[in-house]
Amino acid sequence: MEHYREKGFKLTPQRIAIMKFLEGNKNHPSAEDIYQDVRKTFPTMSFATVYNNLETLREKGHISSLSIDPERRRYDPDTSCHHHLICLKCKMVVDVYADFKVHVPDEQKTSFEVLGSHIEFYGTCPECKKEEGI
Amino acid sequence: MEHYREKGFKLTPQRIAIMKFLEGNKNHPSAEDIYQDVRKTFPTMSFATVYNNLETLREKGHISSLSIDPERRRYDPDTSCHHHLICLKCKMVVDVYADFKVHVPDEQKTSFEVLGSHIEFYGTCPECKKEEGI
DNA sequence: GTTACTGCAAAGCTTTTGCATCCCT
DNA sequence: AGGGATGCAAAAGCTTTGCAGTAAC
Repeated sequence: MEHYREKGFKLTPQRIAIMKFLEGNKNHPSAEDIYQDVRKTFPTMSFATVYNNLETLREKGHISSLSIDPERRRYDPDTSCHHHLICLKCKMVVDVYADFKVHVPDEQKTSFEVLGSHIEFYGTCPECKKEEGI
Repeated sequence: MEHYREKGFKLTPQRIAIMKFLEGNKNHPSAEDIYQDVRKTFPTMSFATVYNNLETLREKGHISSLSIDPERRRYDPDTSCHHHLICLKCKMVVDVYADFKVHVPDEQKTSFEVLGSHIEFYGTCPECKKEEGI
């Protein structure tokens, strides 16, 4: 945690709590999820603080924000290259680690500078599939 | 247009205007874009009507909704399998037609039923790249 | 002492909903 | 005639912003 120390970046207790919650978190939480958890320790925590911190952490490259869930933004502390699989029913998101060799056709690439890519798989998770059978 | 006729689906002038605007549209418009255009012909048009129609058209499989732009939902009349390239600056979206062979690793596939996938490429469009040089 | 952060409230946007009226079929 | 669609207003979410007070550095 200490290695996050840098100029113009203060390690406030609230920020540390948010970073601790995110660290290694595989649930791709929303701002609400983060707020609800950190509020247990900091009852005065506000959404403004959550959003401010998420934006700051994203700017610094410590987390990335996902638009895979159309209903709300999700956050991912894993900034390494990977993809996502979302359940269309419960919106659960799981990581997909695989180095897919995808690239846009050359004629588009020449005019449009491609900086990256992300694959979203969608379907039905095990729990929701079980419910379907009922 | 007439071939959209079916039971429980009325061809109102407003709906036809929305469908005409979308037909062959490659701009991946938002509800606002659609509203602003159709309002020229139907000054009484409301957002409720736009959203109602988009949802109905989506249910019937005539259009698809995209979550590639984190700021607002975009709509695409092209429901064939293709992918998208978005400009991080101006949020312009262009189609990428290519049949990428991507699939989740088998161990995930067995528990999670994968129904489809979508690739989003992101980068800088020609216009925005030009501005960068200034 | 500076500078950045917190927390509250208010506002901003996008999208949804309730409901009376309307009109396509 | 009947059932879906329209349009208005209000509400509901999610996210951002302004600002005064506070705390990290």
